[in-house]
Formats: sequence, C-alpha cells, structure tokens
Amino acid sequence: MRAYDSLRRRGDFARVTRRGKRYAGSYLTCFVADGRRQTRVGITVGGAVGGAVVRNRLRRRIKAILDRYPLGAPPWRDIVFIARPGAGELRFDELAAEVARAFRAAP
RNA sequence: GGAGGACGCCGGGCCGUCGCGGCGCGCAAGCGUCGAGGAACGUCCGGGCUCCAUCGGGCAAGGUGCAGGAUAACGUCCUGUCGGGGCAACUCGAAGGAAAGUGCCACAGAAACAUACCGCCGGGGGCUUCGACAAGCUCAGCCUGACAAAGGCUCAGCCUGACGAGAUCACGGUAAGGGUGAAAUCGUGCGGUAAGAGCGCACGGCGUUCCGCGGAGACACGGGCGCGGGUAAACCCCACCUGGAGCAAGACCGCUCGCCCUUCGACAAGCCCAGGAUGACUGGGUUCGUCGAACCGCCGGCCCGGCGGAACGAGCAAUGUCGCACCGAGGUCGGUCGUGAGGCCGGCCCCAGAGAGAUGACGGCCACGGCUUCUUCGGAAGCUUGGACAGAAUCCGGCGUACAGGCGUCCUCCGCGC
RNA sequence: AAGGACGUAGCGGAGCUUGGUCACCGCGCUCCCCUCGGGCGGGAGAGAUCGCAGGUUCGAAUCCUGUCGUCCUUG
Repeated sequence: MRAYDSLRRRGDFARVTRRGKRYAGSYLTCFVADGRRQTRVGITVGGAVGGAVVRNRLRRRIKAILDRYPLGAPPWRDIVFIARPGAGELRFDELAAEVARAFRAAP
C-alpha cells in the first residue's frame, strides 16, 4: 500500500481545484485542500500532453516522486496535480524539482 | 565489386536495491510466482461469444466481382490465368456485362451516335455560256451561168436538233480525303469501283453464348463467323453473399414505481337465480374451453402471410456475483502431406489483466551506435544526458498505418579476375 | 463499443448533387485617387499543393480507395 489513496471521483477533483490553494509551475500545477482521515492524490494529464505512453509514464513518475514525501501521516490533505504540455519531455530529476517547488510553496 | 528484387526476423542482454498490480501460501510480518506489442494503434473487414427475432415468399438496402484452392469466416491469403510495367529477378491491377435499356461526352469540330458540312461520283431537270457538228432561214461576197432562173463555194447572223464541256438545282451513292478532338467506324498495302467501302485478298489487331483440341477452371492454340466509339470507381443488368444488435452484449441477486390482463357473436359443458311441479323445458346471469369477427400488440427496413392478448416496461445505482482471464480456430518444438496458403500427427508449456485501470526510480557489467586520442591498421583506451514507433480493457483471424538501428536466406542484371 | 460531420487564399464561407476555362463571395492585404493628414469612400491588383497519397476518366475540388487531422452524438 502506498501512503496515500487515489482521488477518483469527478466531484472530488472539482472541489479541490475550486476550493484548494493553487501553486503553479511551468510544467505542473498543484492544488491543495484540506482532507480527512487520509491524504488523497489525483493526477490529471490531458491529451494535449502527449500520447498514451507519455501520459502514463508521466503519471507513474509523479507517483514515484511522491513516495519520497511523508504523506502517510497528518496533516491530511487532498492534492491534485495537473500536467501541462511539455511535462512529458522532462527528465526525472527535473520533474522532481518541479514537485519540490510546489511543495515548498505549500508546506 | 556495383546496382537491384523477393522473403523472413530482432526491436538490446544479464545482475542487484526500493516501489506497483494479479494469483498462491501464511494469523501476521512476509515469501513465492507471473506481469504489454509487432504493431497492444487506427477501428477498415471477417468470425467466436451473448441477447433479441427466427415458418415461408416477395420487394428494398448494402457488399463482393478472373479461375481454382486455403480457412470458422473474410473484402484476407496462396497457386495460377489475362492485362500493364521492368533487360531481368520480379512487380502492379475493384480484372463480369457497353448488340437489355437510360444518361453523359465540356471546348473544338460537318458530325460525339446514329449522322453527312465540304469534297468525290452517278443518272436527271431546267439555265445560259462555250466548243465542234447537222438541218433550216436571212444577208453579203465569189464562181458556173447570161448582170435572169437555178446551182455551187465561203463568211456572218438567227433559230432548231442531238452531243460534249461549264456552272447551277434537287435526288441518289459514298465514307477514301479535309481538319478538330482524349476519342471519328480496325491499321497498312494491293485489287476492285462511276466514286468508294472488309467489298475481296495478304499481313496484323479486336470480338465471339460457334466448332475442334489441351486444361479442374480462368484461359490458350487452330478453324469458322463477325468488325457502328467511350464511360458501368454514371444509373443499371447478371452472379454470389448478408436477420438485428453489441461484453456499457448479457445472466443472477437487491430496492422503488408504472402499466396491463379487451369487446361482440356462435357452440358445448358446469354453477347460480327466476318461472314451471322438486321433473322436462324456458328465460337471465356467470366461469372455463373452442371457433369467428373487431380492436390492440409483436414479428426491429417494408409488404404478403404468421403469432399473441399475456406479461412486461421504467427508474435507483460510487453496484454485489458471474461473463472475465480463460485448454483456446492457444503457444512452441519436431515429424509428415502439399508448389503454396495451410492440413494432419506427436512431445512440451499454461503465458498480463482490472476498483478510471498495475511496469516507475537508481546502480553495475556486456553488446550496438557516436565522439576524441593512440595505432604495429588487426585494433586499443577514454567519454557518452545516443537508442525508434508506441501501452492491453470481451477474445481471435486479417488489412492498413507508424517505426532508431540491425541481422539472415535466396534470386536478377552489369563490370572485373581466374 | 457504435455512429456522424468537416478539411478550399491570412480569416470566415460557397462551388461537390449532375466531373469540363487550375475555382466564386465577404473581411483582410498591396498600390493609386480623394484629404493638410488619417478614417470613410472610389479605382486597380496580388494572394490557392482545394488536408495528404494513389486510382478511375480524355479531363477530378467534385467519383472511388487508403491515410492524416479536427469536431460532434449515443450508452
């Protein structure tokens, strides 16, 4: 089990992106809202980012990066990442830096 | 050595650490095991499977279109035929029918489908001109005669006749020539003819539902017969094929709601009520059955025809179990039959999978590529942020498309050497 | 999974049914006139692989096949 659960329903995504705090990078946008009982994460990669292979790999890499953060303990949050075009061409460490920038802005 | 053709294949490998999904074991921690592709893609065809319809006929709609074969099936594949391309290996082709009918063929051209503008030819009609001829009349000249009559000769004019030529008119014949066009009635030559024409002949081309021969057949060869365009990826004709939907199919379970079970007549039976006498019988009512009619519904393109009058229909879903992760038109190896696509037999293997959906990060070594340096030209060392197209969601068979780099086999042509 | 529409000049559209001058319209663009200058107005002009590749035809934007892209519908 990962330290966080997945955000699945459309309504949850809408709530986080509308009510949560927004931290925008050049390739990733991150929304953070208060959660309960567990931290949940959703990752949105639109069709404009690339083909299925690119979108899948990008999502997996973000999940691998999140494994480095202590999300299995409070405070519980609901987090949504939205990838923008060009994110699929980043190397892994560049992507990790993008995530780190977003999390520095949202402690 | 160079140029080219066909077919098949790979899509980096091994090891380790952390992380993810399924399954199995375990009380648990955890352990074991498996875990994307040749195209998983596009969704262009064909099937398996599931539900609905299913008795037949007709029409419509769609598709396919050389032959034989392969296959569960196909619009796929194989072998061949014909036609186009290539010196060749080989390759490409929606490759039935245009004397069943309809439509269209711009511009140009006489004319684009059944015709004839110019031209050529024939026999005619009238016309007038010309030519030579004949007859007649008139005038003139000359000769004989006598300055007469008469006769003869020459020239001119008029008229008539028949002939030839010319132009013209309509009729008929013709399709060689003209010149346009993508395309003009099969091409060239000779004969032939009034002029011409496949009208005849020779060679060639095309068609053929005729005959012979070869072949399983497409078709080929020989003969006979015929020779008025094109377009069917225009309508169409012919032959063959196709029931409809789709795994969000569908099955089971849960909850809620809606709606329906018709009318008339005849016959037979039962029951009830009234009259009659408690019986026979008569009248009424009702239930079930059969038949007929009406109405309604179904038959999922329509009609004929058929079936039925009972069950169904709709909604609620973060949807439970199954379908569903597979013993399968399965993979692989070998044998065998076949030119081949493939068939058959045997051994081995079990090989992703669901809850919106599991593969990512890092390190080491090797192979390949690139760059730099060295070199005894064999190679060696170092560096490397180089490695395509692309991700299963019901499953198969094809087709089509994308793809860094690389490998193998066979064949053709050209050049050189032996 | 099933089905449908579209692609034509810088932009928005017509032409496709029934093939025939390499294609029309509006806005925009260039030049000229008008004005002191600009706009408006008037005149002239340029600009097109008809998404791409094949095929049918004498001839294709139009017909056929394949392919690429965009958008939409149903559950």
